[in-house]
Parts: sequence; C-alpha cells; structure tokens
Amino acid sequence: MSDVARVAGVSSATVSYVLSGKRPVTEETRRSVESAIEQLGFSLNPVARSLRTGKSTMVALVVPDIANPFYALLARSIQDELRGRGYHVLVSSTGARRDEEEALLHEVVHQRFAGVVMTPFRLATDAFDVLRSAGIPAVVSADVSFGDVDLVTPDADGAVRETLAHVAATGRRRIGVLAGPLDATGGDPRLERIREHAAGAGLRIDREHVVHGEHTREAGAEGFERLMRARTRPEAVLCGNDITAVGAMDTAERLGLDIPGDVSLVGHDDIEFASLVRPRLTTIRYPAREVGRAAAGLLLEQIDGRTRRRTVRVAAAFVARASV
Amino acid sequence: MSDVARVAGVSSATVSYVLSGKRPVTEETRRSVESAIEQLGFSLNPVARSLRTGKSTMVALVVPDIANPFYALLARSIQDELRGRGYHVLVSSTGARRDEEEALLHEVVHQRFAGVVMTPFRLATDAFDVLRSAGIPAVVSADVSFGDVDLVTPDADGAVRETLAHVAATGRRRIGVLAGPLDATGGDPRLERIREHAAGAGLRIDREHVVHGEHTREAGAEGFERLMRARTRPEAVLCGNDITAVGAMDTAERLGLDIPGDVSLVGHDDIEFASLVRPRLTTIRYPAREVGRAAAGLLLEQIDGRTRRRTVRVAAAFVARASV
DNA sequence: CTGAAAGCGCTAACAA
DNA sequence: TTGTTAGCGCTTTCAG
Repeated sequence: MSDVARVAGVSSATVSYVLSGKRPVTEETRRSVESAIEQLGFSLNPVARSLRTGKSTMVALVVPDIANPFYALLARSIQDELRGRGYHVLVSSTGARRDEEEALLHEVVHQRFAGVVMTPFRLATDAFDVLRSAGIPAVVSADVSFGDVDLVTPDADGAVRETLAHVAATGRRRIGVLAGPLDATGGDPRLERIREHAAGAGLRIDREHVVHGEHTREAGAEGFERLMRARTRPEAVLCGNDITAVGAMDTAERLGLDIPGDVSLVGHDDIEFASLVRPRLTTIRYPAREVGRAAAGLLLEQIDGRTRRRTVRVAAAFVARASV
Repeated sequence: MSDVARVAGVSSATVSYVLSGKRPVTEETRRSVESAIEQLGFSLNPVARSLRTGKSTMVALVVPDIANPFYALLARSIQDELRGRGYHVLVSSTGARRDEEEALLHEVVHQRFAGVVMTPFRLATDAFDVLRSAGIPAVVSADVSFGDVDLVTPDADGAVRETLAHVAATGRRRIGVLAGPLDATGGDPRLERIREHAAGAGLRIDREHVVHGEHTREAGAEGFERLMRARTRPEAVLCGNDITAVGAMDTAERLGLDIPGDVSLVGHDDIEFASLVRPRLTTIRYPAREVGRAAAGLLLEQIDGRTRRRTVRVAAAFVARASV
C-alpha cells in the first residue's frame, strides 16, 4: 500500500480512504491513486485489515454433517447470498458432537469471524452468549431456540397436521416415531409437534413406539427394526429426517416388509433423494434454499447494525408421495 | 500475550517461544508461562500470527458444487484429515464457472491460505503457476493434469474395461455417452477413456451418440432425450456422473422407456443415491473418502516441505447393479 | 537461556 | 482535503 502511495504521490492514509470511501477525496487524487493501484496490481491485504479492525470477511457455517444433502444445499444457498457482499463461507461439520460444536464456536470468536450461522445440536442454550458479548453476529437455524440469538425455524404445525390427517385417512391408527437422540438440546421438537397433533387426527403413539437415535441412515435402520419387533407394530412410522427414513427402508427390505402395504413411512426435509427412492418417500418438506436465504438475510442485517433479536419462520409443507 | 508475559514475569518473546517450542526454555520459565496462560485463559491470535508469518491455518476446498454428494463427502473427508493438524477447511462452490474458479484462486493467494485443494473445470492449465510462485501448497483432484501441481486422479482403465465388457455381455453393441461440456479444460477424460476401450469390447460409439452438457440432473435429462430421439438409438448410455444418470432416468420415465429393458444406463462416482434409485444404478465407483484422504495427505506433505511434484492414483471400480 | 525491538499491512485518531 | 503516526498481536533477528 505504501508503494501505491508513493507512485500516486500521496500518503498511505489517503490510499486507504480512497479504497474505503470513509472520507471525501478530490476527484484528482482519487484518479491518481486508482491508476497507481491498477498499475501495480495492488489489492488490500485482508489479514492486516482484520488484525487492525478486529473483523474478518469469513462467515462460518457450522452444521452437523455437510454430507447430509440438506446441509449441503443450505451451504450453497448461504454462500450464494453472501458472496455478493464479499463474505467467504467456511463450512464445518460437527458430527453433532457437543465438543466439536463448542470448539468451532470458540474458533469463531477467536478468529474474529464476521459472523456465524449454526445448526447446534447438543450445545448448551447459553452457548451463544459469548458471541453476543464478543459482538459477533450469529444466527441459529434450528427447531428450537438457543437463547438470545437470531433464529430461523420451521413453521410446521400446518404441515404436520396435514401429514397426520393424510396418514389417518389411510386407516392407520397407531403410529411410531424415529426420533432424534435423547440428549439433544431442547429434546426433539419434531417429535413434540407430532405428539401434539396426533390425538387431533385420531392417532395414538404408544410409549414403545418412540425410539431415539442419531439422524443417520444406520441409526434409522436400527430404530425401525426395533419398532418392527415391538409387541404390537405401529402402522405408520414418522422419521426424524429423510436419511433415517432411508435407513428404515433398508430394514424394511431386509425384513421383507412392504411399504406402504405393511407399514407407512414419512420422512422429514425432502432432500433430493426422497423423490428418488422407491417407493417415493412421503415427507415434510423444509426448504433448504429458503432457510439459507433467511439465515443469510438475518446475518447481513446484524452486520449492518441491527441489534434487536429477530426470528424468521420458514414454512414447512406436506409432500404426498408413495410411502403412505 | 503481553499480559501473559507480565504475569509470568518474562518477555513476550519468551511466551512466544514457549508456545512454539522454537528455542529451548528452562523448565521453570515454561511452567510459569504455562500457568499464566492457564490463569488468563489466553490463546494466540491467529490473525496477528498470519500477518506476521504470512501463513494462515485456512485450507480452501474449491469444487464445482458442494451440493453434489460426491463433493460433500470429499469435503467431509478432507476436513476430517486436516482438523487434527489444526487446519480449517473453507469450502467454496464455483458452479464450474471459470471466472469463479479464477476468483477463488486469487483469493487463496491473497489471503495467504495454508493450501488449497481444488477440482478445476474450466481453468487454464497454467492457472496454478501463481500458487507455486506464491509458495502455496496446492493439490488438484481431477481426471486430467493441470500443469505442475500435485494431482489426485482416478486409476480407471480397468474399471472402464470391466464396465464395457459387462455391457457387451448383455448383447448391447451401440453405446452412447452423456459427456461433459465441450469447453471443459482438457476435454472429457471419462469420455476419452470410454472411447479408448470401446472397440476392444466390441462396442461402437457413433458420432451422434455423444452429447455434451453440464454435470447436472437437468442437463442429463436433456442429453438423454437427444440420444433417445437420434435416428438410431444407442442400446446403452454411459453418463458423466451419477447425477446426469438420474436426469437420464427422469427422461426415461417421462418417455415410458424401461431401464435396462429398452436401454441400459451406467453412472459414474457411486454417490449414495446411486444405490437408492430404481433400478439401482450400475456405476463406476470413485471413492470420495479415499480421494479426500489422498488429497489431504499430499497437501500436508507439501506443507511439511516436500517440493517435488507427486501424483496419486485412486482406484475406480465397476459396480454392477440393475441398470444394465 | 532470555530480552528488546522492529515490523508484517492496514485503519483511524489527531493535526494541519 | 490531506498527512502523520500509533498500534492491532504476533514472530524473529540481534544483543546480551
């Protein structure tokens, strides 16, 4: 930068101000600075800038598993929204482990990230306080609130009611749930929502028909097997996400069970392969791209100075296919 | 850090040396420094460190599309390998656009990244020269060499021969290819490999049976339709990747074509949903996790000082399922 | 074995 | 409207 200043015959402060526009500069000096920049192929060193300002252009996206297509799509969406504003997105998978979640959050404050959007899973609900006190914009994308942070969260009651009505209309009465792990922060809101609306649809959920496990294909397969080996089988199973639903299908195939003949299956998220498996999976769609747009929007608002906490709800939707 | 120095009663230089181990320190000073660090909850500021050393702990992973499960898995694999060494992985999608590829590469040298692993698509083959001269470790994961850079590349001849023999064994003779775009750097090596081994398997590829398009589901659907409307139809179609193969299946369904009854289909990569679609997709597996491991390994070697260029080949494998 | 001090490249008071 | 300068937090030479 001092090279530029020398060539342009001004001070380095002026170069800085030309670049940032933070104070008026005569047309003439601007031009000479710009031509010097051009001539030398100069560009700002973002590291030095970060050190000085305590802000970087990195935004962290912290998710349980980037190999889950829902989060992959979320990542692309957020990246698309933020790139235009000059931010770079660093994606990290936590494996839904609490220690990783904490470590990543620590890294964020430590590296003075410009912001973070996170889907926490086992984090304490006050974990975001440190971000707030460090002045780092944060938004949580989750079913459940994590304290005093911006939130993008599904508006799913309607979709769940619709789903349950649809299941009931096929004559099913006893339903099971492949829920998330018991030690997830805030429990499993998807399970709670189903519980809440089940009776209204004339459906019952026996205690032994709720099994808990990770949101993985293997855990889904295992949980579904437990359900199928229960004393009385549920007639329909609602899964924590589409991936556990695919695991359930693995088990169904192995056990020679027909879906939906012997048991109905409903997923959650509507990732691309929900419509690719056979039978095509009936599911509750939660649109990753819109979630990403909303999260990026909230983050940008915070970066631009908003301090009051906001929540945005993204509509979930019932998608009828062939597994019910 | 100066706080730590004060509390420990030493200079900040000593604190730095205790942390880095770059020069001997008496057991006693080490202990007092360490307890001061503990007491103050101090940790190094990576930004300042980067500014001073010109190196960061960020590694960029630049891929065409993070929403493609192959790259998502690659990302997770690389992240897993690198985390233990203290590196953070920044994932970026280029959309296979040349300008994005160039911009990201520029960002990498500019931000003084610790390294980059990239799957380039339309980049000039000398684009990595700037990294070499900037001393930034780089590895390319691609079918084709991009100049003087470390390379992770498939060892696929055996798998392709096997695939073609399998296709031929079902009595198919005229095969088509859903190839990548014409303006990709280095053309389409997957297409070339198929061409190379076709005759040996008694297969022929008519000129009108090679269509070019992006590696997307939509482009796959469209390309397959062109193939199916050709004067003479190919009896088997090999696809650039599993995603274009799914696109082909979309079209087959729309046109009422049976796979493999009317036409066989072969994919490439073996992403998770290749085994989920119906019919299950026969494909040429390229193992993302191993590719990631190899790439991370090469990168780490460079970071640790190796300068001679290396290539590692990762074995591809024929996976027979139900679409041939 | 340890300390003093320069300086990485930038921004933002403060002065002019 | 522009310049001077301190200093962000670290690493590393040079002295001791």
